[in-house]
Amino acid sequence: MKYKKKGGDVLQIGDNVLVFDIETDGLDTTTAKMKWFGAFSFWDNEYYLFSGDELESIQRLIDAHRVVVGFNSNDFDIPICENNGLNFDYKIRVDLLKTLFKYETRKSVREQLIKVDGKVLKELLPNHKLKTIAEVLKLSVQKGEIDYNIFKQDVYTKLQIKEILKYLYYDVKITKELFEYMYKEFLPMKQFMKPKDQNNYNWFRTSLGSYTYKVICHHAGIEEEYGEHSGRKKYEGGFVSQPAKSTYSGKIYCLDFKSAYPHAFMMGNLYAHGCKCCSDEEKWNGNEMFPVEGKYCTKAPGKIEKVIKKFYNLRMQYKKNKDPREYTVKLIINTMYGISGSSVFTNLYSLTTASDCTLIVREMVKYARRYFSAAGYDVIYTDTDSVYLRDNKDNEKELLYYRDVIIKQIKKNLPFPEDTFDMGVDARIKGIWFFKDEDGEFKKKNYIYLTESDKIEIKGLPLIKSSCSRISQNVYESLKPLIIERGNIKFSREYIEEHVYRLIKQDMGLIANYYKVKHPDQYKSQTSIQCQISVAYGEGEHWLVPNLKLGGAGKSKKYCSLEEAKELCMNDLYLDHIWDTELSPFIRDWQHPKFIRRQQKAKDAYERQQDKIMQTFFKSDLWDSEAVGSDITDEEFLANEMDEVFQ
DNA sequence: GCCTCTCGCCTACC
DNA sequence: ACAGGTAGGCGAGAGGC
Repeated sequence: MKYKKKGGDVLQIGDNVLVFDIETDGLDTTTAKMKWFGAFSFWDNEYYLFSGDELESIQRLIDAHRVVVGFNSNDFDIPICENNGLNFDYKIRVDLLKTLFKYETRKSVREQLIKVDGKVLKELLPNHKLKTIAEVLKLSVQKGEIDYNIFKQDVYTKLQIKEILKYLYYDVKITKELFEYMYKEFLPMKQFMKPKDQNNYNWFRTSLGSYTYKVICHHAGIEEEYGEHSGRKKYEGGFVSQPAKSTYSGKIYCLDFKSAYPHAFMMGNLYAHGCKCCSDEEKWNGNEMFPVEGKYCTKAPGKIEKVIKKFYNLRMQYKKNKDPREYTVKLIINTMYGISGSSVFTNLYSLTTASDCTLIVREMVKYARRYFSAAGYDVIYTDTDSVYLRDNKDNEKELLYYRDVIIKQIKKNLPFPEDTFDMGVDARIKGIWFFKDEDGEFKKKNYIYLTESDKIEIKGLPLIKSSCSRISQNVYESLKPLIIERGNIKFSREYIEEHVYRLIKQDMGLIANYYKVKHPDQYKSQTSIQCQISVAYGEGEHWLVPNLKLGGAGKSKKYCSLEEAKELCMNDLYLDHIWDTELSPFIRDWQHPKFIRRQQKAKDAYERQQDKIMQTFFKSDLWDSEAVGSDITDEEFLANEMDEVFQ
């Protein structure tokens, strides 16, 4: 053993867990030689550092522990250790990287559960290097730097050994701290699992879908069986309405059905489709309001529904007591709908259940739309479980009265109405704006609103996407106070232009877009822009300047690095995206260039047609015949033309 | 060459 | 292998004219 050191402050987890890391002479797991082995034991609170040839001592250390924890250890460290003669059989293997992020599918596993300063870890991580994660989570140690060639040597000087041990020690320490951090984050999830899952760290390392499946099966007393991942059968999801106008002001409310999907499951008894306690005729097969496809037990709430109800009430209680476990329970409830549509989770999977759930909520929202509309409200927009409407009467009491009637009517049409089912006021709004696409239609899932307490909310716009240029973000930041002051989001193009050109002059790099790309091998389409970027600039995150002149990716519109962009002049820059996409929502009277082009085309076609008519007219001797004088008006004709063009 | 369409890919909304 | 669908948007490539 090269080194042993007390661990200092340590999280008391009451388990013999070994956090470890190795240093190798290469990255190929089949050929790499383990040169150094470092570990921290939660059993005796000690750090251990070994050179790679001390196999017996290392094995003794491993054998003394039940759980081994590493970073990317399942795919890297453990295979190499095993190839070098170590044995990890029967160890519970916790891989911190795999717990956060699944590399094969580039899917977050638990990143979305960890929040730092109100932001989800998923959005804060440009890559999944241990160093980056340590920085974002503000762990006490940062990963050191070392020239990896040092690990290719066989003989070391004293100084080199000192350097290596220090490096290895810090790596182990970061891994240990990351484990402690995640342990604290996920611990609330432990208690809802069965003892075996608690014991083998399934509460820590499973995906959220698996976690929910295990918890529900355990609590409902059903078998935990798994099926094939059937080539994803699709069914209809939420209903999204198309906005009718570009802007609304006045007394606007955003109402939403509370826990709509869980309540649809409970009130429709949608998991109780296989019961034998009632005949087919006795089962609920829907009605005019909710024409469901399945047949559901009407005698008693099913066992899964009972579990949902139990967790729903538990969440209310936790919420009242400000208990952090609230979020775990919320997670379980909300994930249930997702897994009901995935065949992997055999005993909760039912396409009928999932699609009847979405059907019920679609019909709820449509009913609310119709009802509010009939009661004299302007229904502005709806998405899945929310309703935006304008109250022209300025009478909240009356509005809430109609809300109550709607809830009552919905409950009347479902076999197991729940008292907790309700519609809440999610936001009070002074003004809301929608935007047109290239066909002149108002877009869904894209809008801005200003609340009564002067908060600006932006939904879906390119401005809030991660790829958005810094320049647009900066311009928006300077517009913000004016928007609040004026209660309007629209500005003249000239006004915004001033900001844009001033900023470009300061720093051309501000127009760059953000890209996060996979390894080229992971792309099906080698010609996709993402793959091109990866080939030219490498896997990972890049800020790339769109331009017409140079760069390693793109054909007509090219992308170059910030470094390469130094050779560009103003005329080379591609600014259309900034104007037509990122900032267009804030420009008064803005129209999509494609829309303008098409309109022009329609107009040209109309004029050509007119010429033709005139020619026929003059050529013919039917000067006063009706055949020439068209019986449709110019406006109608233009409308027909436009239809044709838009079709 | 321009236009339109499909598809892969990414990200946001719920 | 290890939740779901809905929607906007970009850009490459194919095919029509």
